[in-house]
Amino acid sequence: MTLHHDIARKLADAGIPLTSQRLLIACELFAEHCHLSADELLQRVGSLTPDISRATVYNTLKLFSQKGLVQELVVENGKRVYDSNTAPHPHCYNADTGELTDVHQSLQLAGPLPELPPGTALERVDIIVRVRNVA
Amino acid sequence: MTLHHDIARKLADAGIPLTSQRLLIACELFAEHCHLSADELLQRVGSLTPDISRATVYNTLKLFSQKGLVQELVVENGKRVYDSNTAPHPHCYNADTGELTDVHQSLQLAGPLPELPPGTALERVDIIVRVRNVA
DNA sequence: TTCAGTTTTTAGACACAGTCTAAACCGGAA
DNA sequence: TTCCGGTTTAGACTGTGTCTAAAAACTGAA
Ligand SMILES: [Mn+2]
Ligand SMILES: [Mn+2]
Ligand SMILES: [Zn+2]
Ligand SMILES: [Zn+2]
Repeated sequence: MTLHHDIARKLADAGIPLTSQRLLIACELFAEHCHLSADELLQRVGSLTPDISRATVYNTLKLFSQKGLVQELVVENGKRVYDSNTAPHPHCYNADTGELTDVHQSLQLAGPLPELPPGTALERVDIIVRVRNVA
Repeated sequence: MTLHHDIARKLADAGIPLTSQRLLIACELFAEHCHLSADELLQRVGSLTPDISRATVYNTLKLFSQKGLVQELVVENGKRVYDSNTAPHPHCYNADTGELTDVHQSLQLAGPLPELPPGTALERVDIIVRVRNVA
């Protein structure tokens, strides 16, 4: 109940008109901190009724990302992942399992950022701790 | 001349039998520090004679990566990039142009690494400075 | 309520990077 | 020469994401 209202307000604040599809997708994304690919999300909402089309899931995720509601991550090829936590935080990626988890300790960079190429502005700094299963 | 000999030795040291295709690909990769996708590399060697098949380019890049001769990077979806510099070093990614450059200043992490998930070992830490063109 | 104009959703075709397979090819040893 | 393992190859195939054009759902004015 309140969850739906919170999410509706969240979308409104971002200037996104509310639709039933967007509400369902947002519910899945914001119920808990998660890292979901478009197809994983599609599968989740697909088990609900009525189904939401694939195009809408992709469009909505891109829209949410552009409006700053989710963070788009790319850590392995052929899969884009959306992070419902938009605060800057490092990630841990298991190259064997593909599992992507948060690093709750804040990894700061020592020293200043490098000089950026001329004509560019900083967007963010991605830090990914890559691990492998021990043999 | 010596370049070919240097590269031949490099492959031999890594335990990779020499073939004409591997030599051509390695020449393109190791002549200068570069970040190449499989298709970019395919295009380069494709302008030579004789052509090298797409499958061989993909197989060879994966082999070189497994043997530690190049570093596989993923910063945007739908394109894997191979870095001929295997030393750990941060990168700068322009999200507007797709350009990937090296950060020559070494960005160290302040403080210790986080505790890794049980049963895993550190592979490496990727640091990517994402920038955008200013309007 | 009607109706026109706009936005959103949708199915399906499409593009593209990467993988897989099975056959051809090659080079060295017997 | 023949044999045999490793290598290369064309082409089919997969999976993720994009595009398009039409249907559907809104919106606001008449
Ligand atoms: Mn369903
Ligand atoms: Mn050619
Ligand atoms: Zn996260
Ligand atoms: Zn580099």
